[in-house]
Amino acid sequence: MDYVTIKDVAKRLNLAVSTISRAFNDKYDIKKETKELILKTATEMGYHPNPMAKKLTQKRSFNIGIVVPEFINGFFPEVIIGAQEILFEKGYQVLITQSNESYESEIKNVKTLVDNMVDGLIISLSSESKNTDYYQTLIDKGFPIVFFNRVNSKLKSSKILFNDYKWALFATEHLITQGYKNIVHLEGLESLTLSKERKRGFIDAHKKYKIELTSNHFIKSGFTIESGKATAELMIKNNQIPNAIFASCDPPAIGAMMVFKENGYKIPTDIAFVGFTESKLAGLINPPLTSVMQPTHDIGVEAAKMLLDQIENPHAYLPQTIILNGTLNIRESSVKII
Amino acid sequence: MDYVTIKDVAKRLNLAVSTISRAFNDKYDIKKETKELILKTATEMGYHPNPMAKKLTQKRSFNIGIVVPEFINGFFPEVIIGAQEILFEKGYQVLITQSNESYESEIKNVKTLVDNMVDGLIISLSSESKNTDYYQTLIDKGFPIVFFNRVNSKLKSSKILFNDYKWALFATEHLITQGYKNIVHLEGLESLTLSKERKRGFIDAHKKYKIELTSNHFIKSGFTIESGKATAELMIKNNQIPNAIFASCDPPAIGAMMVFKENGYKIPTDIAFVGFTESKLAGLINPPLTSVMQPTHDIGVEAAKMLLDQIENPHAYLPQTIILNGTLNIRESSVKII
DNA sequence: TTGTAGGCGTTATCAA
DNA sequence: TTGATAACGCCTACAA
Repeated sequence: MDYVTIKDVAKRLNLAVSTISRAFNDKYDIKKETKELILKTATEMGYHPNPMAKKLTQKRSFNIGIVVPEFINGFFPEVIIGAQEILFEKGYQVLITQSNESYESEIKNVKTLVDNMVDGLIISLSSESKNTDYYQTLIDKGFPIVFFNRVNSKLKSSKILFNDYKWALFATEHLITQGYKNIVHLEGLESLTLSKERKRGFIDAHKKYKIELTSNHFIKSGFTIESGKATAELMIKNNQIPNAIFASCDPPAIGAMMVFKENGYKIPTDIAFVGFTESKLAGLINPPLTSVMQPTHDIGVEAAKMLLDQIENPHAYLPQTIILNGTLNIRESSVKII
Repeated sequence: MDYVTIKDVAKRLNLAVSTISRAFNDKYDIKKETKELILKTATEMGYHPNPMAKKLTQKRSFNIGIVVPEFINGFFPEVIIGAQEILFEKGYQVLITQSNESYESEIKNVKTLVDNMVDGLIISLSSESKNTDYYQTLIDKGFPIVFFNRVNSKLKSSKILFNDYKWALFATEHLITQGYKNIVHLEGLESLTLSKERKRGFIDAHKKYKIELTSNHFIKSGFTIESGKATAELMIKNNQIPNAIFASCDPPAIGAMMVFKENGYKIPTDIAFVGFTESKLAGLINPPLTSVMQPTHDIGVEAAKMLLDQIENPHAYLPQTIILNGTLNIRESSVKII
């Protein structure tokens, strides 16, 4: 790849490089005609400023990095699309990176992005990420970062959150008022704040209705369909079948539901299900799964807006937290016991 | 953000910058002790070579750009993960970009990536992309690019393809041998080679069994669930219900199936379904959808390998095409009419 | 084995 | 209004 440089254009027109540069950055004085001439011949020659050099001098890239733990499940892609809409509008380009739930590649990704001088970062932590020192250092240096969804409570930074506690409480309450009293919670990974919050909501709903909970009501599960299947198989093997299952997210709920169905259990009569973080699947499976829907698109939009705010007001900026609301989409998997 | 530079380290140690540089690029002669000293103090000082400057001199970034039209449907994410595995192994970082099926932002993405000096590109075209001049220019300049899935036949470049024709033929043949004779094809977007190939397979299967086709057997549909729903609603309204539907991809098949189910049609007795490019959904919906499964992970792996080959042998490189095979996953939605 | 100095493609300051 | 030139942070002949 041979690049046409500013020098080539300068030579061709018998002008100084600085004049060419001026033509491309209209903040300087330059005669209208020369500017037009430069722009014209420049495009003819296929010239186009080298962003690498630009970044080197300006320490600024107009690129935003987004780091997500995975993007198989629809949730993160939707958030990204929301963020992109805002960012593109403001002339920023988005570089997306996925860490595959690995702390190591997450940090690697972040470093690459920072090295490439992205102007800011939108991050959702991997399930492995416990050590957040690197992020804190970055934040302390004044690097613009917004975290969303998977955050770490220790981190002093801007965050876009979902009210996991509240909606987990609602979702559990829904099951209870539908007549399900023996409900098992499939817990998410402990390292994530959202798992703790959802668990807390589950517990407080039981407190509210004065229903006792024992350790048997909690099963640690991942966030994959497979983990849900494994859990269900174990339940059936041990013959410990609850009235209902409230899962920390949709995939394990779906996995468990599949296994119970295969084993002849009727849903929701024999066992009811409620998931969390609605995936497209929820409405399509049989029976359709009741689930808490998060405003994915808006999460992206708000994260992007907050980040831009931070970039544009580097000094006056204080960490903020925005908490968004969702919806409980009630479907067949959790209707009333007749 | 203040960066520690090579000069800071040089000053601190009373050495020349070139010596510091050498310590970080072990291809030069340098005394072992000095090197160790440099590396030690450098990390202490938090120094770390500025990739921007490095790129500027070396014209090389060890970054690979991936451009996909969307990543809501699972297909592209899986491909990306496959590619990342290979690329990470070889020390490359991956920058992902999605064009949201828009030609304009696709080109914008590609340009940003090229400007950022990615060493190569893995691309799947958006459904809008008809004009491929920009890509051809890039290829002619010797820029390493591998296309996959959504390609343009005019483009003289390396490609990873799926044998759409063959598997569309198989899939259609499966429907025919199961007893379905009046099959409607939900066509994909015309601009894509894969749509044409799948249609061709559909047609040739009919030829093989000497079944006549009329224009009524073809309905242009998109690749969304919504488009499938709309199509089904129209069919029901016009009371033109075929024995079976072969869709160019899963989402329209799923959408159509949902509408037919809601309207009391029994699947597959009243109407059977076969999809293409298996999404996770296929096996989870009711009834499970027969679909052609593509080796998503391998597509990514092969694309990455081919790209690396191209990067490492810039001169001796000739455009190649690899065609991968799939599987027809036969499920309930298309079983034999009894 | 280490140092000097020019160059990568820009921008920005100072002169002209 | 334009030109010359020093940065930006690094690499790499070439010299020492």
